[in-house]
Amino acid sequence: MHSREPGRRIDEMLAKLREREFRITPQRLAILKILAASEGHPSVDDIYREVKAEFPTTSLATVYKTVSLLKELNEALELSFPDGSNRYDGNNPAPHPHAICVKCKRIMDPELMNIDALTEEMSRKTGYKIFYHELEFFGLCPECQKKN
Amino acid sequence: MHSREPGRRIDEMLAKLREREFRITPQRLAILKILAASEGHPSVDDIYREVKAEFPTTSLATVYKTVSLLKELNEALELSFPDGSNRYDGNNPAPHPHAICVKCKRIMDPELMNIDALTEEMSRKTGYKIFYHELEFFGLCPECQKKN
DNA sequence: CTTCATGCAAAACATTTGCAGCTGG
DNA sequence: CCAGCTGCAAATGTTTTGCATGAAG
Repeated sequence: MHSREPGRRIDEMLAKLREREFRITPQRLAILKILAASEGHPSVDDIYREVKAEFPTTSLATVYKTVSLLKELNEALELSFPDGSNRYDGNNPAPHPHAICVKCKRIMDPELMNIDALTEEMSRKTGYKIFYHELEFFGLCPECQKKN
Repeated sequence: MHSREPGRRIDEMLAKLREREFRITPQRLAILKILAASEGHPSVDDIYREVKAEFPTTSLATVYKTVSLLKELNEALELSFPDGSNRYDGNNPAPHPHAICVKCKRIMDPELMNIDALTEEMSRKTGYKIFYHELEFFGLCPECQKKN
């Protein structure tokens, strides 16, 4: 939908790491590649399994550490699922709405209008200074609707 | 803000339990009272500590079981926090937006306009059949803004 | 070289589960 | 009575942490 070219996205991430003087290790590079390219909102464990294919000695702890580093640098977006598991979007790290299928877990990321207006309304009504938001819609995707 | 009278709210919950033929035990009643009355979006552990004051033999597992039962009956709303902890709103169990202070965790629940329109737009753009949503804004509450 | 990152295993949490015994309706 | 609920403790799943070793800059 609004995915940029993978190569460009990974360069942004690398630039941010260098700028903040974090080291570029082979493990980090492998994780960045997956996050930059993935359209599928992988979980930490998904990433772990994929990284191990390319770089077998990588540990789960390293994946966790890298993913939270990217989260802090605003280069990855964390989706916290109701079941406790988290998923990550490294392709489009700005907050954006998701539609999540409660059955097959498929996620779509369409652009919606008026989110800024909503944020402004929230800020005005509460006095909060708002930094980011999470907006998730839960339901059945078209395929799972048919199967019922 | 939009809190109903606590007695009435608890009666709604009890009616739903009876209707579905779930038993009304003292432990459940104590938990319902807390959820129906609380304005503060308590965590399971908050509820557990409060229940034990009134009914000391209650176990954590029972609180978990009761809270998930109420969630399934649509009599309690679950807020999944990014840090993994969950909080519950038994006072207003329909999905509604929250403003959450990242520093002191204070939560406000103002009414926002246009959420239905947004849901409709999401449904139209994705083909998903949408059941519920989560909308959380994260930022600094007025008090914590002053303290900085 | 020096500092930071990695990998491993253990720890820390939050939540779930199995099951014997209790109890609400 | 007896199906369903409770309490306990053990199991599970996810994320974090401490620390010795290794490698990036």
